[in-house]
Amino acid sequence: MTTIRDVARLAGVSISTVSLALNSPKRVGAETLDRIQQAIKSTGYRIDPVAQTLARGRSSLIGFVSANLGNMFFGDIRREIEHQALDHGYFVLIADSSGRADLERALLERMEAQKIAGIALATNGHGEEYAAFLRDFKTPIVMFDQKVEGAERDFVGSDNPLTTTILTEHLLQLGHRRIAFISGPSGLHTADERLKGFMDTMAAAGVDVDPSLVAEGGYTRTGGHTQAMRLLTRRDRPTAIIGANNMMGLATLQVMQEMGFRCPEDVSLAMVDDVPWSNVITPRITMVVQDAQKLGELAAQRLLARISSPEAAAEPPQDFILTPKFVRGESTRRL
Amino acid sequence: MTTIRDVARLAGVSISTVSLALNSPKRVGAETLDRIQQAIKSTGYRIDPVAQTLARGRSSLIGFVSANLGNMFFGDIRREIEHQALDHGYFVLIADSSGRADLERALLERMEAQKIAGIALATNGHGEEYAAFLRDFKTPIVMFDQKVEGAERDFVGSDNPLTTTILTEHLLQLGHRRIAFISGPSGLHTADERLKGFMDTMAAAGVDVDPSLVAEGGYTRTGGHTQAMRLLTRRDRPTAIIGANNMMGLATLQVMQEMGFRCPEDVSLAMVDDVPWSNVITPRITMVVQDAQKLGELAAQRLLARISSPEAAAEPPQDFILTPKFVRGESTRRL
DNA sequence: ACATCATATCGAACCGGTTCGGTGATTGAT
DNA sequence: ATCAATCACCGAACCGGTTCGATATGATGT
Repeated sequence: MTTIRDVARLAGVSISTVSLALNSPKRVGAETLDRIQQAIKSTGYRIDPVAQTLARGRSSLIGFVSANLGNMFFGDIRREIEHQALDHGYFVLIADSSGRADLERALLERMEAQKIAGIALATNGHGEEYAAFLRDFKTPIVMFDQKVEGAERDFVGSDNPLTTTILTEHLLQLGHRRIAFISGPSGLHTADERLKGFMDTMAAAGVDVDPSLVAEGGYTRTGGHTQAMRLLTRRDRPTAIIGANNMMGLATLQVMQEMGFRCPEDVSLAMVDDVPWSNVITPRITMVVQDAQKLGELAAQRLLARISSPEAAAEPPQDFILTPKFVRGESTRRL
Repeated sequence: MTTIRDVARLAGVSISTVSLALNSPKRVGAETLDRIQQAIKSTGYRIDPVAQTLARGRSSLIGFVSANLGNMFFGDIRREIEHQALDHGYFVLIADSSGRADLERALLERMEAQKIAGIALATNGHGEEYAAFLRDFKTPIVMFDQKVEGAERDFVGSDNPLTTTILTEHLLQLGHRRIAFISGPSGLHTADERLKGFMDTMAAAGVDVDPSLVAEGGYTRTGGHTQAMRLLTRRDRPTAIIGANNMMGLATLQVMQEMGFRCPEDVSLAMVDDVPWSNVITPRITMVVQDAQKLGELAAQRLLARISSPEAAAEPPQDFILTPKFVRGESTRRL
């Protein structure tokens, strides 16, 4: 392994000059710079990122933490962030928090120990205590999808109340009144907002919500499965079900198929977020989709800016809210 | 930030003793050890992994490189590896090679510069030159899915010829003779083996293969789409199609739906590998599935063993071949 | 011609650990 | 009682960079 000292010796300069030449070439004399570059070529010198990290106190890694990388919504975001990170010379450290706030916290702290340059985080924590933790974290963080009030961090997400507002209005227009809602984990930002979008829209339309039709599916496949089972085995079952995310929506469809309900003839279904092969799923599900790619793009840009530019780092935290899109399928019918 | 020197000062010992206490506690006197541990508690000292990496020449990161993390086959493997890695104190550095061997090579080299402890690799390179590159790589590598002859590395994968042999025999038994095969990128290990499984089985059954029914779909969704389109618009179209992986299989189903073919009434379909929501896709596709979780588990175990135990590191490379499982769906019918 | 200032380069300290050779004290064998 | 081996611990070099204050040189202004 050739080091910066080898290069310095070969070029006949000091190691600090080589370091200078590497980091701010304009500050080195033209001829000297040339000799150094020659030396680098001929020795095949490659800078050691670990030593650099130790000396600088900051690595060229960025972290990506979310629950459920298996959900392609997060997968798409990850892809986009990784792509931009690599373009800027950063590697991506991935960790799946499995939706557990304590694990997430441990992961963030371990990443910080690695002197990670920045973190893109879809948090699972909430509450003032957690907000304080995030606020005081020294490493730049860009939060996406899940916002935490009081964290005072950049945030990139979607208009969550709107997602379910759109779906609810759609179902109301089709004549549905007994609409069930399978919600995400309460306390979680998107879950609360989506639930609120549903409740508010129902209220605005003057339709009473049967509380027993509002179920907590935890954003998971199994949670959705359980709740859909419960909802569909009732005597007075709903005429339509909204899944607050893709996993629970599809789990509901699965339950319908297992139990012999036809969709949308027997029960209508709508959900938030797409999945990769939804266009070969019968029926095509009516959904509201977030632009995951755009979201990842924005998060990555924001994070990289904060990391590399002191001005951007000084800016106050900012929210970027994307507008979700309605995609009508064939899983909802007029009553 | 408190360092090892602070701990040493507080405990009244030298820093090398603290280091000793941290790494091999048995080699330190009981009472001294106690004082050091007290000092660690009271200062809240956390070891700096970066400094450790620099000094040791090896980090606590392991790399995961594959094409297409979007394909949940790789996603499942990633999850498993990440899980085990975290348990053992390692973080996972993820990089998607997008199927490009040159990019993959650059990624591996960058990972090596990070002094990464080991790499789990689903390679996209092939040929003697690439095998030599992999063979001479100094960092431990466990290859999975894609094997490269001559790389002399541990390998964890499936019996690939068997995957398509099973599917082909299934279709033959149902009376199909004009069977089309949408293959992966030629040169790639799994692609070649799966194609071979098909060709050999057809030959063994004494059925001629129409070469124009064998198409190269590059393992991608778009590739599969294109080839399926081509195959299905022919006058003498096949009675059945095999997709050599999930993406191409589903793309074929999509084309059928777009073109108004019914599956399996008009054309039968079978594929290798599952996708997450296949049970809500109509028709349920007949497939041969690999045990991705088991595969990831084995790869992780092997890699971690090689990293942490000198004995394991010295063992000759070994192949672990899993047997894929046939899952009959409703996408194939008797002619 | 002299003070001023910018430019190019260097030396040394530093980042926070690991590791190895060595020292003094203790233990065990003879 | 003597010598060797073992044990507990220390000092210093090292991993490979960055950074800042210092120095020398040359250009600029008057």
